[in-house]
Amino acid sequence: MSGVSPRRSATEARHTRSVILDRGVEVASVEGLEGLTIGRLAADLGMSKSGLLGHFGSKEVLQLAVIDTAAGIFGQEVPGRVTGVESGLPRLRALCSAWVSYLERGVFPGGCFFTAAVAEFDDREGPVRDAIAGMVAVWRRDLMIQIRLATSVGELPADTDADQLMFELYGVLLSLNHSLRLDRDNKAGDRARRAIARLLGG
Amino acid sequence: MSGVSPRRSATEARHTRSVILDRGVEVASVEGLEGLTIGRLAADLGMSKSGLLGHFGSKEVLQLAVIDTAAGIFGQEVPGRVTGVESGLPRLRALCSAWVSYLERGVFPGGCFFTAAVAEFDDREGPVRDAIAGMVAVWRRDLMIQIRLATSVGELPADTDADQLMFELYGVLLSLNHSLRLDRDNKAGDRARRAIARLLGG
DNA sequence: TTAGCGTCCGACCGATCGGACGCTAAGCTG
DNA sequence: CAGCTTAGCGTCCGATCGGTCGGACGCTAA
Repeated sequence: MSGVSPRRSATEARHTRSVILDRGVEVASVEGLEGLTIGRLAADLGMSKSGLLGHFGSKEVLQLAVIDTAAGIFGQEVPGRVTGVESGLPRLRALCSAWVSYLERGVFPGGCFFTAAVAEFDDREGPVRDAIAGMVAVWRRDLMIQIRLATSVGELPADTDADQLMFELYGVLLSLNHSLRLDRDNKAGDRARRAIARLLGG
Repeated sequence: MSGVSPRRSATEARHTRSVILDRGVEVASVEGLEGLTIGRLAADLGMSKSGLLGHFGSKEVLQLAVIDTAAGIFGQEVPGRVTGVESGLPRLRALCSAWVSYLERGVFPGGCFFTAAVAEFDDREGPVRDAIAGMVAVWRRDLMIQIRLATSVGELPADTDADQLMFELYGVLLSLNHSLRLDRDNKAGDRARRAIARLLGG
């Protein structure tokens, strides 16, 4: 029943590492990045603590690698699903739609990985908080680019306040995550779509 | 340097209990309800673990008492600030305004206590999650009552979808908390006020 | 064939966790 | 005064935390 077959080659080591990270992302999205403990994760994968820690060296490095893996999954499940959509408002709409879908599908078993990570680390300092903040900043920048583009070509009103729109769009998605996780409200997705449609001139 | 004077009367015991809870709320809003540990909290207050635990019996009971205390503070800092405001839209506006102010003033050192608690416990089960969900439900019900009232007397459009409005209002406040905690963005309060004004027919 | 490297394990470390237990000492009641 | 209640303390416990260390094993290059 071991999740990791006991091979020892270098290529299999890379595989082991990715297995650790995939499972680590799942656990961290539910238990939090601090609740992700080395011993439990190792037992979960049928390996020893030291064998697991050998790939990273410290819990903090593991956390940073998990954040990176989660960012990769997010990038693949949200912006990765709208490749080919033309820039500006169509792309902005598609990104938001994929964002809603990502939460509805429950890509991470504990809801939005980064929302949970922000809530956990926003009061701390250090590389982990910086990494989380960086990922959020990148994603918001992607959206801001489309907002500004859509505004500049007239797809959104010329007096659109990009920061204000970003603030409100983000709120809709935070509210969606909140409703899905706390209330298990399956009508929340439709509400989010309605709110987005209104914000983007639906 | 002890935070709790070593008196032994029953009335002072109640005082000790409230000192524990006040500090517990502060710690929990930053470190989380699970990160609130009995030993550290006791050392923080200059008392022993067993002396502290004697007031509650278990960590879970302490967590529930902390949640209750936090709810009391919220009730005093948000709805408690709008007593006397007439029902309907004026009261709804005042509640939202107080809600924004509560986040801007940083009533809890770690941001909104309940937002953090929801993020931490939304995937678990048990009395702690239930207590958090209950507090959020009560607060939303308070707002919903004002939304429905405002709609029925024509202060809001007759076709107002109360659940939809609630969803979007909550999103604005979640986005505000997010911006304040992660970005330390002091312009977020104004953005929240603008968004609320638009939602409530500013 | 063998030396070296990298992966992984088992054992172990000090620290800290939640919690149990018995005790002291002070206030209340008779 | 005696006797009961109880706030709070000191000590101890098993479990678990992150992390270290030596060694076993297999692959690869010489």
